Amino acid sequence: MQTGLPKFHSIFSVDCVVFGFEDGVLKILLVERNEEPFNGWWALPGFFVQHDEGIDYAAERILYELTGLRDIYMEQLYTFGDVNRHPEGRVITVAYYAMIRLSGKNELHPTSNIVKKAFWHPIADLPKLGFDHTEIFEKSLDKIKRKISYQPIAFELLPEKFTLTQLQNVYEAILNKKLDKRNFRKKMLNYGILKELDEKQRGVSFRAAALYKFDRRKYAKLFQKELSFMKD
Amino acid sequence: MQTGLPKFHSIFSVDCVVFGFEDGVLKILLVERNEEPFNGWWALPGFFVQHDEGIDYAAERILYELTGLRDIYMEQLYTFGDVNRHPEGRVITVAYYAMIRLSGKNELHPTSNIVKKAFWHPIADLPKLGFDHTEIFEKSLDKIKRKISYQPIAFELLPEKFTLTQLQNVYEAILNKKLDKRNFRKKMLNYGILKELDEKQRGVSFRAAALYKFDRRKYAKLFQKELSFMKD
DNA sequence: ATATAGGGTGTATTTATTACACTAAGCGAA
DNA sequence: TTCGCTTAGTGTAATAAATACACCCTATAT
Repeated sequence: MQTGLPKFHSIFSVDCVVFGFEDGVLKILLVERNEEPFNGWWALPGFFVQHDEGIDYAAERILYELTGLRDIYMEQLYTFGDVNRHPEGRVITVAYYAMIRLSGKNELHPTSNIVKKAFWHPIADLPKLGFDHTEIFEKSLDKIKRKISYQPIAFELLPEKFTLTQLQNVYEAILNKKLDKRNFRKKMLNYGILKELDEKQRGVSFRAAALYKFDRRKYAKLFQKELSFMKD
Repeated sequence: MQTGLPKFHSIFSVDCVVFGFEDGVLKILLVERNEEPFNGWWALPGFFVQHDEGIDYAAERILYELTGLRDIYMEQLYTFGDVNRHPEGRVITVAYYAMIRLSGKNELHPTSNIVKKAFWHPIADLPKLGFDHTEIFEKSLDKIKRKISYQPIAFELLPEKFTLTQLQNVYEAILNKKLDKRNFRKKMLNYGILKELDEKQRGVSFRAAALYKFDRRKYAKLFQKELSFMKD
């Protein structure tokens, strides 16, 4: 084995930018580190990839170990490979971004002791993060800003049943700008990928809004792969 | 050094999909391998990243060693990390895509003996490639198909001075469909990012077309970062 | 001079995008 | 029960962008 392979080996890791939407605000998941380097600092959840696991699998495993989250939407973002990005040696990291429905009490249970805790933090005022994690976060935000305009990723942040206003709030939070309510609804409903339910919001102290769900089947049929959401 | 780093190390490599445009056809650069595995096969130019070099730098170095090409447009594409993608061991590869102006006699001079030769091959009928390189190529093509609609990458494939028809041919080759001549020209000129030169094509046996060049300065001014080319 | 091959041009139609403001419904408090 | 509050829900006109479409022009070669 490894006949022609070189002698210099390196280490690689995975880091995850996990987006959640709560209180009308876009948040990401941070951990408080419990190890050098950057012990006590906040950082993205991330760890080393094992020799015998694929990187996509590693991303899922690491996210689970550091936060208790699993089975969520996740895509590879970019690979960061500067020689000096890790203070203790050459570590190349493959960054992933992920999205999750935050339904009230999403408890975060790290099962690994390499972090003290995991918590959600609004993206608006992120603190300084360890490593090059601020750069990784910024790249992931750019990515979803673009992606939300041609792939139905906004739904990953919402509960199964949602109102049009909630959906609009997700778009506004990601694009970081206000959208016109009438135009937004007209456009969104025109795509024909939402199913209106015979059900209304409950427990609100004002007029209850109609609930919708994303119709994956219609989406797949109408647009082989993508559509052009929210051009600007 | 390497205090808290794990003991299992891995190997990573870089593979490049280099696009060129010649005879109205989109081509990529292949090498004929001179080493196991896949000795004698055709593959993308790629090799191992050194322990002390950044991956972007490694991509440039490897491309130069395997083809003699340098200083060309190059962007990271995606990282392929399946456990078994390399038959001789765990090798994670970071793929890059690149674009180059093919001006008549672009001679390819590998300076490394890990390849027998390098050559251009039309993307229309690519042969079977070693490793997972076919998958890497397909992903890169998807990427540039999307990217050409919002970033001025088509110009990277053309000489400094080009005609509108040549530009249209690049779009058609990448998008793999015919475009309307009048609409294409109207749209392209409207962006205001082309400078018409006081010069015409020479050496053609028919009416000479006007030459244009891409005006990077105007582009940067008008659109902070991008525009919306060729929506469909 | 004429044949050839690609260069270059305009308009009408359709579709998408934008801007914009009021009434409706449900709940809670008085 | 009424009133006030808060969010839901709705339409149209104007503008801009995308599309479909066919002929004459011009340089060269023969």
